[in-house]
Amino acid sequence: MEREREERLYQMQAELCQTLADPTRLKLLTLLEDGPKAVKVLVEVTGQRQAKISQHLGLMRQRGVVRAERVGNEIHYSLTDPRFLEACRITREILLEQLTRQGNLAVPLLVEDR
Amino acid sequence: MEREREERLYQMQAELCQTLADPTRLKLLTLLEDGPKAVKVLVEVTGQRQAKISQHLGLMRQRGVVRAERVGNEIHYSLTDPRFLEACRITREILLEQLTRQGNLAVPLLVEDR
DNA sequence: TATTAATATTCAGATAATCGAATGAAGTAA
DNA sequence: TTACTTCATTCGATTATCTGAATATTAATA
Repeated sequence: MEREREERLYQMQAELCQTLADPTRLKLLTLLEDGPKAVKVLVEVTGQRQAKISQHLGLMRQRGVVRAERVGNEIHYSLTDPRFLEACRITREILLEQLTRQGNLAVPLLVEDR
Repeated sequence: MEREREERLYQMQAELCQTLADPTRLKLLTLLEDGPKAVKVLVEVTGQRQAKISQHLGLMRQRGVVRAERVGNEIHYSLTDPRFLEACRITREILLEQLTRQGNLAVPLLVEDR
């Protein structure tokens, strides 16, 4: 009973990680940091095909990471929870450190973004 | 140049998320919270097949999430960075809230583990 | 050296994810 | 209604991932 619940949680957590396990989706997530954005805008900023962006947004919405709201002709996407970015920030921090530590010292000392 | 670097970082981050996107691996990660553990122990505790555990550990090591150290007959695995668990804790927190919010109110009010 | 315990690797089958291309649907404005 | 803009979905091909089964490797021990 308690064990089963734990398993389910690990399963959900894995699914969430899977949802974040794509560079385009991570970028979209980051772009939503400052508030809702129309698909159109996200397409422009990322420079990727509209269908692709819609697919990724659809997946994220389905997984509860993002929510959609119709505004006239457009559909605006936003984060369901700002803490997703907090988790991303931590992993990014680790990766940046790994980068600078692992011989990539030619790079002019990365400043933490944000 | 700067753009390319950003792309590379998103790529790395996606790879890291992918590395965490498996319930068995998440469980292993959590089990390593209190320090290094032999594969044997991890096999016992998870109740999964040895080959499977080794495969997952191998993948995580390859991706730099855990490290391996030989101790006599055994090989002890440990986290390379405790902050991985911090990121996991955040996502788990979100998921638990979602669970309790989304009608799963029959459950006796989950206490945050840890 | 032979054996055993602990761990890793390889292989094959099944399942899932990604992407582009094409098309569909819904709202707006003429 | 027609045309246009914005967004979503479906399909098919490619590629990746997960797992069990079998086997290999490495170190300790007899």
